[in-house]
Amino acid sequence: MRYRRGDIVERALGILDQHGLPDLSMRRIATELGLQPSALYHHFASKQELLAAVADELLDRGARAERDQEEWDTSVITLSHELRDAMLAYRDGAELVATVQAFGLGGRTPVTRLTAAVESAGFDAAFARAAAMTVLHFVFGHVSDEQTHRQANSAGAIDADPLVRADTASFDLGLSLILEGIRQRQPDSAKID
Amino acid sequence: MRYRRGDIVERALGILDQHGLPDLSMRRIATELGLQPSALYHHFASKQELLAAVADELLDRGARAERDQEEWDTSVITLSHELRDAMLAYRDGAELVATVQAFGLGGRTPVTRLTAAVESAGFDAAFARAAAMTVLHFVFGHVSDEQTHRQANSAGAIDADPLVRADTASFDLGLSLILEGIRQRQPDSAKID
DNA sequence: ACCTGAACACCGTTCAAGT
DNA sequence: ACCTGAACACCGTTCAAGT
Repeated sequence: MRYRRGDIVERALGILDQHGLPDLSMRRIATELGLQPSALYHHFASKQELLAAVADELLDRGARAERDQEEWDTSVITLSHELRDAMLAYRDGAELVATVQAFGLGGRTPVTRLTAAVESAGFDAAFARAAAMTVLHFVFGHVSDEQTHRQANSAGAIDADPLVRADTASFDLGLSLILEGIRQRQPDSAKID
Repeated sequence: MRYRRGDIVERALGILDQHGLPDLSMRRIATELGLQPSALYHHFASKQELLAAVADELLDRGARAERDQEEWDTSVITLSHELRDAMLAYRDGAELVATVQAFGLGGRTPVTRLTAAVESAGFDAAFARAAAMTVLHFVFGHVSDEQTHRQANSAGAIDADPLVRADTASFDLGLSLILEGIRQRQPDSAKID
């Protein structure tokens, strides 16, 4: 069989969701595709590069179309929830994204969109980027914790639904703290708009 | 030779700092101590447990003594900088702490101390914990980014000092956003104290 | 209590060679 | 362009046995 990058990423996402990040090895991906491990190196220079492509695809699948005419803070909230939902949609999704981030790889789409939302409130580019990174660090960290603790509790017979609701509440609370901090610095001229 | 847990953690910290997290293998630790790899399993049930002990030791070394009689926000700022400095003091320190966190392991000392600081401002325990986690996620994420980009730039002949200063400024900015968000929710009764 | 020796079941990556 | 086959240099973990 002959594959393209997209086919390999697709299969990797399947392994991730069904068996988790520890089982997402080059050899496992190759075997499931009926390939020799070395064949993957025709498509990706390294495992890190492959994982970055998988993480980007995972995040892309959670991204909705641009909705303009929104308040900047509504945009930030929406984008943050899209990121959270995208990572929660796949087993170990947050850990994968964190790993790719630690490599210094991964697409810049999330930070770009968050930065644009903050800039639309009238902030300069440097502040907007720092504020966007603060939101992003919170989102990645919170969702990572959520998935870690959900995995720990999935052994028992605990109903997951109340946990998800509690996680969502603390997610919204943490996010609102950062948003309020940003609002406090908003230039007066922009508040009128 | 006969070793105790502390000796093994000590040697692991040395390998981490000199060779980085990817080289921190059970076999490498054992070899450097003149042991068989299997000997380590007398002291630690798994590599994850060993890494958790290493991360806790790393964070402990950056912790100063309790200083009472401080404003709550000064305490949060000081604790955050101590955590940052502790992770920056060792190569791949932030990535190690993040890995241990993703296992659901690692000591609760940082979150406990941050929560106590926020509670001292008059907040209830649930809010204080959520606020402390928001700070913690920001600190871990920011320092992780710092170390990732510093490693990327250390190949070139760039002077690191201006970068460190810029990182510190954006760290302080992000932290101040969260603190301002917390202040906005402060109960009126507590503001007088 | 602490360690050895040997084994099991894996890894990521390279590279010449095939079609 | 895409893949095979074989090899290299590693992993974490288990377990009987030693002292």
